[in-house]
Amino acid sequence: MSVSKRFSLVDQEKSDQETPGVDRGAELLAAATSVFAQKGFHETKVSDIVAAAGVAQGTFYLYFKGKGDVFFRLISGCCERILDQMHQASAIQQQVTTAEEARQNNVAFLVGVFRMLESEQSVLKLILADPGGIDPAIDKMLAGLREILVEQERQNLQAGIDAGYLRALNTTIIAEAVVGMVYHLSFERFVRGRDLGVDLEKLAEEIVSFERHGILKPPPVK
Amino acid sequence: MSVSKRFSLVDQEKSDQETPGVDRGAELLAAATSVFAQKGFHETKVSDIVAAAGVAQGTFYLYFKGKGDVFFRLISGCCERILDQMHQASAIQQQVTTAEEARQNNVAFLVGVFRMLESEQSVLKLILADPGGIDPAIDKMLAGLREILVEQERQNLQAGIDAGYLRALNTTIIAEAVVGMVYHLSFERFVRGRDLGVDLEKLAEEIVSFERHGILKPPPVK
Amino acid sequence: MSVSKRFSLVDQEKSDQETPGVDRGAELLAAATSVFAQKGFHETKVSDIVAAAGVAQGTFYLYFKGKGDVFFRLISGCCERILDQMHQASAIQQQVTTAEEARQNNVAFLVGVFRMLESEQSVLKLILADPGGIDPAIDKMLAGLREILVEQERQNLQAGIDAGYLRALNTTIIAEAVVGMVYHLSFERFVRGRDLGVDLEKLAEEIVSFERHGILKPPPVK
Amino acid sequence: MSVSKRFSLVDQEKSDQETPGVDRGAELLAAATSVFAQKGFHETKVSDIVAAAGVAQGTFYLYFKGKGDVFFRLISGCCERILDQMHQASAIQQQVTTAEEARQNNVAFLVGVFRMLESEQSVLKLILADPGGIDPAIDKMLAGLREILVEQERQNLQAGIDAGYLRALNTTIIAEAVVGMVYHLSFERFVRGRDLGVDLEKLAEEIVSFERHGILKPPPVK
DNA sequence: AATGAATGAGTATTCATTCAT
DNA sequence: TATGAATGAATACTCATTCAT
Repeated sequence: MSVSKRFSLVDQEKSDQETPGVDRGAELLAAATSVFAQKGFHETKVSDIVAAAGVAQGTFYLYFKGKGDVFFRLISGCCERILDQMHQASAIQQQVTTAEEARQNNVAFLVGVFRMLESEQSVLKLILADPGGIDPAIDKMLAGLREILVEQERQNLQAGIDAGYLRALNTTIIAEAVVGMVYHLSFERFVRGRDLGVDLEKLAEEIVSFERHGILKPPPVK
Repeated sequence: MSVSKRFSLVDQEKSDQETPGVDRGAELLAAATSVFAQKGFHETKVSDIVAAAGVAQGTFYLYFKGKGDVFFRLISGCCERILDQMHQASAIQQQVTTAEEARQNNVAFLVGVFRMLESEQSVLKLILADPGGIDPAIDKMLAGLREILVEQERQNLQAGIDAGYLRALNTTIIAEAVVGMVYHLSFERFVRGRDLGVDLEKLAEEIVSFERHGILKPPPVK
Repeated sequence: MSVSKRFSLVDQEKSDQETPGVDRGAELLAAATSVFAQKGFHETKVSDIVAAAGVAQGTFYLYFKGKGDVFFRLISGCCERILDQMHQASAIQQQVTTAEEARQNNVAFLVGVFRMLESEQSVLKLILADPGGIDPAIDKMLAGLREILVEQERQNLQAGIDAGYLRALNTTIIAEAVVGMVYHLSFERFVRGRDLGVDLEKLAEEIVSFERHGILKPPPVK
Repeated sequence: MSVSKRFSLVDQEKSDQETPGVDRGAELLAAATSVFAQKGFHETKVSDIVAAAGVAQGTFYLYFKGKGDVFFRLISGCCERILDQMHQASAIQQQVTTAEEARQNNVAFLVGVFRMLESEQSVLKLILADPGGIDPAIDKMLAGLREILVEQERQNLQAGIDAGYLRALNTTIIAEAVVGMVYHLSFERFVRGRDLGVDLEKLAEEIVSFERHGILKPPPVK
């Protein structure tokens, strides 16, 4: 079968036979994401998921080991995508030199992060409102994600200090603080759905501005 | 208990039959706090709580409507204490005039907040890792608490802008950001137990400094 | 309570308060025995047992860890009783001297064994038709029981050989053979309910006679 | 198999597309025997059997009505072979005249039985540890097999009594006893794998000797 | 004949809550 | 008040069987 397929130049399978266009596993994962986002882990029954996916109970267990398994795959998939995007975005950030460039880059980076989180809305809800205790592996993964983000921010800060354009601050604390801000604002915006009166770009600019200059009015320059 | 009873010459309590002065409700609430903090809401069984309190299963229902009820009272009690402390602390903050006084006040306020949160550690865990979906009333309460804190911060910022010592910033966003920072750092410190390398005072100073001046090195003053 | 009870000379509890005459655990065990005997382990549902006992599903789990647990207790209880009875019966057997006494003792012992097994009918069915694979602990216990019985028989045979009234035979094999006979006849009689046309005493006599003299007609004594 | 195909000059099978001469049904039955012997009926999943046979789940149902069906065919096949062998063996037994010939014949017969059971080891396990309750038809068949064996033994005994070389014994009981011995020893040897310290011939001789003379030392012949 | 994805009935077990004592 | 035995609704998961391809 696969041989004949390999050498045939035409008639490339109409519908791939085995899977006539549908991927039950993906369907179930999508259904699960939606239901989990609506009801949370504990209130979600496997029967809810299969009902949403339009398949029988048993089908679920062909693709997942159990309720915890779907949840784990959901979270881990999202975490991976977040880290991927993060790496891509920060790769760009490294190549700047001037302060204004840095600012613009910060803004662009933050906008990128926000856009990505926006696209992960439903899983984000589950990640940020991490109940804990569902699966130690999930807790570890989320803690790991947070640590990576914080550490990346810390290194950025340290690089700025070394480069001389950031003041001597406690990078550990400030990195945590910055990540805290972003987590919180993302939660408000994407999970609770509050738009905070501005679009994503303006939001990012305001955050970056705050991060860079603080809240005090600058002393009048003569 | 039995000792004091044996040797007491007078009838100390009207009803010293079963409860010689102890408040079963408070005992149960304390036991519940401890167990919830350890295992989270869903993993905690009513049987765990009564076992920790040393009473019978049925006794629990003499003091609480159910598992959700204890949890609610736990959270709401803590929220009330937080708001109380917050009000007391901010009352003081209003009476300052100079910028340096304001800074010191901010630090003192934040230290006060941290100390209080420290004393609420066990419940804080439950509040910050808001599971959601347990009880709409709890969600509303926690959302309300957050809103109050944000609104207070927003008003403070607005007052600073009006008074002329804060720059024109989006108070809505920055208030959220500030609360996010504090939430996150509190979570790291009190729930996850990371000391971040500094004591509470230093932590507060670093935060306030960041909040006020941002991360950029100030331009050299001539 | 226990104090007042200890010292009160009269009014010894009408119905012992806590347990007004009923022992749910025992009731459930009895119900389980009956249902298991009828349907076997795998065909017996916990719901059958609780229905037979007239209690709710949950009640079952107050007294047993699960379906396997009741079964184990059933079997192990019966095994213990069998061994107890066996020990008592064989204690008597040791004290004989003449061959005829030995014969009578053998018969009496066998009758005792049969009577006991008769009283354990329902569990016997489960023991003899040991499905295996339900619980390794049960398999081990039943294997152990069989080994004890065989070993006891083997020692009896050896004693007879040493004493000179038994011929030199392979005690290991014959002990197994004897236990096999008894197992099989017990199964036929008590599990399958065939009376084999004789009462228990006659059955025992026939067995003992066979065991002692075999099937051959003795050579005519001149 | 594949060898014969490779070198065959003619088209041996009409449909050598998928099944080049193999009997899927037999393959499945063999696989089932192996798995059932290892795990027992209830612990064996159809998926285990098809995995062992290397075919798809659905293929199983082309050859068997269901899980119970394979089991039944397994047992019934074995029972038939046992009865066949039994008949052949006993046919020979009928033609003897002297007592010593009879003894030798008994031994030879028993050895034959043991050898056959040895070759049926895996199914024997399932037959002897008759779970009961799987399928009434199986229970009936096994009961029938046992009855046939017992009845045959009973007739042998009766013939011996009639011929005058066996003493007057209760043929019903002794036949059961003898079958019980053989069942039990076969179980120990072939199912539990204990060799009892002797080879099959010696085992048979010991059994026959016991059966004929019992355990008592014969009175000294003058 | 062969496949294997899909099915869904069947069941053990948990645990919040009640209530007679 | 306090007890704790009893309740039973609720649910995850298994696996024999089917059937479209």
